[in-house]
Amino acid sequence: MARSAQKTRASASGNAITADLVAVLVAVSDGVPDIMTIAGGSALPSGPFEFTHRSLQTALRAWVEAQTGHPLGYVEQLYTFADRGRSGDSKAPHSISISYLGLTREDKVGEGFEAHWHGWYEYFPWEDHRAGAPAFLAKAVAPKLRAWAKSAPSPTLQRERWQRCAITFGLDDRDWNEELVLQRYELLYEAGLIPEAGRDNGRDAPIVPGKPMTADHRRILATGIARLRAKIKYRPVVFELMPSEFTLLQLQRSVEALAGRLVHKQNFRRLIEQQELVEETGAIATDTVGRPAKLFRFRHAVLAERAVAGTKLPLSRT
Amino acid sequence: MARSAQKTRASASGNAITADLVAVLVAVSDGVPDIMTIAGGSALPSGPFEFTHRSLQTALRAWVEAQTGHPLGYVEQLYTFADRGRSGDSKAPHSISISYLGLTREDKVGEGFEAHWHGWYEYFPWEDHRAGAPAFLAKAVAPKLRAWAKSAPSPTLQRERWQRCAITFGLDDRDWNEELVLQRYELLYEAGLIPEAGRDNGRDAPIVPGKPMTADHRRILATGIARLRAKIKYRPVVFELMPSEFTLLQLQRSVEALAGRLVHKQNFRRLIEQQELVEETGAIATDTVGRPAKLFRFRHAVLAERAVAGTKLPLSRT
DNA sequence: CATCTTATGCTCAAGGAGAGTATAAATGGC
DNA sequence: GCCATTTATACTCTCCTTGAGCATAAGATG
Repeated sequence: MARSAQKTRASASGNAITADLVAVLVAVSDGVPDIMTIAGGSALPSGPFEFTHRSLQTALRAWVEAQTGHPLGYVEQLYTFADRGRSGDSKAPHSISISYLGLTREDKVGEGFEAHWHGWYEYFPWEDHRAGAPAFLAKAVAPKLRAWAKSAPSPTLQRERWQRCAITFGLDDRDWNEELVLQRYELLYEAGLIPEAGRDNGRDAPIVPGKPMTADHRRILATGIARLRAKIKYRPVVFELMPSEFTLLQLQRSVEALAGRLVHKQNFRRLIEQQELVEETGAIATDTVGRPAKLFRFRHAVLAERAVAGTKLPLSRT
Repeated sequence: MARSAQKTRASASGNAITADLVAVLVAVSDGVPDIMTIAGGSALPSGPFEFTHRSLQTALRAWVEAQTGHPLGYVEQLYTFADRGRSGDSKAPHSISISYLGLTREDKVGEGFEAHWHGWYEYFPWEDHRAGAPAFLAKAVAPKLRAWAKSAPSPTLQRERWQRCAITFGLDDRDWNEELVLQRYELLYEAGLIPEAGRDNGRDAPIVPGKPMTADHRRILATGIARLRAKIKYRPVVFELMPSEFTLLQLQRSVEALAGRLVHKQNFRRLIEQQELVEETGAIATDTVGRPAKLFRFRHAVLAERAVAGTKLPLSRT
């Protein structure tokens, strides 16, 4: 007992570090998924964790509200990062980043805050496949990835690298998997195709379009997008992003905005309705082109069940 | 810009805290899912994080090997906890717990280590439904939960509480959902039915069977079990727990041990085989009752694909 | 050889998912 | 008012998956 138990208790001694909380705060407006940013769009809202707060979430909420004037609604933890060499500024004191995903209805940012919504595809243009795969993927990215794969030391490694590229980016006739946001980002990083990679290892030439961010914030954002894309398929979280009343098409557009791909309209409605997630308000959409649509509201009553039992969204092509 | 940017940068200043790494290390032997423990089975392997390590995972591996003599294989991060009032000893310096799930083939613990494998159902007896729902659930737990629900201030709250109980524990003819491990633990905690709750709020009478653990280690364990139960259904992680050669029944028993419920044998085989996750070794199981079974090995070749494309396991009744 | 136990092959029915057709209800231009 | 256009909504059809059960094979044991 002696040895291990003592080591366990050693946690009470020194070894102080600092921990930052980082928020990926998402909203959707008119088919654009937005994230809250500070510092001119180059960083996510964040701040140090202190034990004056009761919990991590409490601390996060306080920080985000202070920085953006925007209250947090739905929140879930994403991941805790601490790798060295990813900080951008390697002389800075080491710190852990505890990241969270938050969902809100979009709102104007209050006066006096240097916080802005930015479309997340500004940071990940290769992730938007609603109008088909972006042309620059095949034209520019794929060849660079192939070159990177070829640059591996052995033929076996070359093949493995290329297989990885093909799977994550849906090349060689594979399907595009919209959930692999983080894997794609990490791959581009490894291949040195984004500015963040150069910062850390001295390489140059950002080759792939897309706005970079401070430190590893873009990686955290990728983690958040991936989580959200996975989650909307089996939990009714989209509704956190919707106004209180909406048409089924608006709901569909929001899902498509998040997923970065289109959905079969009729099947989408079938699924939503048969799961009894929504109910008609009785009202009908005004200000509309074409036949006006019924307005729906989310049935909060099902939350207890569905939050646990699950939900399904159809996510296919066309 | 001034205001928010300064706040962000404040992270570089003081606010030091400590962070512990905690491991849920899982193995399976003969239909028993085991976890590695220290301190006589009352704690999970853990230790402080220091920045001398390159990453969180590196630090975790070092700690676990030092405490248990057991090297870590597959590892994934679980969750970062920091709620106050869950520490068991509220005068201890506050600390963050970063928890990980590790999978390994079971092995003897080396000499000189106070580490032991314990079946995880010792800590969560209500989670094992392989022989049907444990009798004490309906006989003892359900009435206590109903009493707790009734003790809510308003009729609405009473109904909500009971609905929550019924959903998470599969009462009132609902299906048992084996993934809700954490929710069930939290519910029992809230209802004051487990010793850990008494430690924190002065209540008494542990009423539900199951071994408690130090601090919030049992909560972390619940998180790990829940994650693993969810994950085996769509990622080929079970194989991390299997010996290099195994029969399909052994594989099935391992899945059942983890899921805590039985599986339809023929359908299980159908799924495993059609996904090409395994291949015959050519050998045949000896030391067997009944017709001898073919031995299989995991096809590592599919890892790259399946790690991403997903896998399916049938988890039903009977 | 009868019986027990496990392995393995096959069939069937119900439900779900992907995709397409058809019709309804608005708007704007002429 | 009529037509083209746009969106909403109702159905249908087919294929695949999943849950479940039946039947047979191949060993061990007494």
